[in-house]
Amino acid sequence: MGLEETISANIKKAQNLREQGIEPYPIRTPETRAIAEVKTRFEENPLDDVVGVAGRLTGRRAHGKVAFGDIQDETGKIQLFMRSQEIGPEGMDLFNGLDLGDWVWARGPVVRTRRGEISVDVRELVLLSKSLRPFPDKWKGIADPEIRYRQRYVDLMVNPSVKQVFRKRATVIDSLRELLQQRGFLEVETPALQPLYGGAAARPFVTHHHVLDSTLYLRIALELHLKRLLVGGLRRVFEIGKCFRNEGMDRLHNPEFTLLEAYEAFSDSEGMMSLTEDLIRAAALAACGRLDIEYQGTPIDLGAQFECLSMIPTLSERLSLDPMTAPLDDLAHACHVRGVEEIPEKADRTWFIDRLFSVAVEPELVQPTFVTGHPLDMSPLAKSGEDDPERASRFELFVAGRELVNGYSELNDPVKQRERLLRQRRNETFEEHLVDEDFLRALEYGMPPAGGLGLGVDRLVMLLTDQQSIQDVILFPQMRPEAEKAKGDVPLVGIDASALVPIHVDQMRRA
RNA sequence: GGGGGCGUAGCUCAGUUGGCAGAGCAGCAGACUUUUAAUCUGACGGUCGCAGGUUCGAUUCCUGCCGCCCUCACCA
Repeated sequence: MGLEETISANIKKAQNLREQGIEPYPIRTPETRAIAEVKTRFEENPLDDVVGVAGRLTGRRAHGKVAFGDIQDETGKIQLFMRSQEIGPEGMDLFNGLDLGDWVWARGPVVRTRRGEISVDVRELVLLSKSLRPFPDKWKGIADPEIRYRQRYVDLMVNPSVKQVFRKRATVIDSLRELLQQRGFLEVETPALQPLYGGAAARPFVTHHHVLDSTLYLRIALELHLKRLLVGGLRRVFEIGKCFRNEGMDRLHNPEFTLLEAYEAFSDSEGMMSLTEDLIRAAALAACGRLDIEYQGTPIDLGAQFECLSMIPTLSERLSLDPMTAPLDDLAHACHVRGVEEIPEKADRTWFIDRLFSVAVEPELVQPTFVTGHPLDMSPLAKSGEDDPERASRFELFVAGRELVNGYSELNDPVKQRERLLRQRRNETFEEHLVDEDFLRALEYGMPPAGGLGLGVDRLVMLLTDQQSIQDVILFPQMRPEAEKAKGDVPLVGIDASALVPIHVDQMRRA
């Protein structure tokens, strides 16, 4: 039977049940216990406990007058033991008419079958929700990454490890939030829709507000609003939120991603480095229960003192030339040697340093490593360092060859800030990037000296769940829209299309 | 955007050096009173991603397109 036939056959099954007085999509679920809890309780104390459980049917083994089924809820799986003598022929018929994927509720004493499987000896069976689509292969599950990402619900129902990843994701975020709150950071929410974007160099998503008749952008970073709050007198603030960058997608980049940014008045880059270590360790302990973890087969020790490298001397040593003084031709040559094919017209010293560092040094920063002392014009929102005015008081944390955290002593001199933003603006290649005058106005009221950090939450989750693609830690990663005639899609089977009244766009808007 | 790989039944995958399209699971019909990837019997299920081209004949070869994955580029 093909897909369409299967679906219409299942719609018919549901109709038949209705005719027999069985509602295939009832409102109420009788009292239900978590499957994992039922099993552990039985193991501790195998009383003849009668329980109600609810879950999705994931397996069925029928033997005539006896049958077995597996149901699965979020906590685990338990076997249903169906006996004609207990539940009657109608009960057996109902059970045998179920499809894998159906949600059911069952009640009965918990028992152990002859083969030792903890089971519910079913005395009452209720269909909770009829599934119309065929259930994926019970043994192999879903392997096609396209289905896994586009139809995460299917991935989740058959691939148990996926659920684990997203549980850990929640644990990681909880632990970050908890630690910051313990330290007196106030969690805030700032606008995601903004008339101006800033705080990073990235191309924004652009949208339009009808009533205001104005262009709005989705934020590319949280920074500029959080700093306004420091101006307002909030001493410690943080936000965990989605940011949006209209750039390429790959295993480390999704157009929308989750950023944690935290700002602390009277702190600085060094204070933020220490906070970074604490955050990473708290998250690791919460998610993995340990600090010595493994990522893609490589042991990573988050417990040891994080190494600290100065960007320019490290690069200089690696290239055997001083990137701050060497002729640009030499830097271009170094790029070619390392397989960097294209060098843009606009490439200046900063570009070369950034690029060379990322190809020559970053991949080797496997153990947690702070990189400090970035060139100042790579860091327009950071203060310059005390020793060298051309270097920023800034750090980036790399783990497993990737940037995880970026932080600095926040620039609070409004005059310098304006200068640096204007200089930055001249370098912009894409659209006109307006300077955020309100941000500068805020600084002009006086922002206390402060440290700030930004942490890529998705990447941290990747590290702690040992996933190699950002798509594996985002429930619904961005994909190209499905074609009109989508894979596995079928027309409205079993539905009288004439009953569907078209709705006007105007009406939808009002709704 | 460049390069590489992949796309076959609802799912997981074989296969065709160009000649009637295959399996397991699921689904359908039946048998079965302790199974757990149950077993057994039977029938069904395909626009071989889409569109062109070459050919007596294309799922197979060629071109273009679509989608996914990898990689490079872009990306503070």
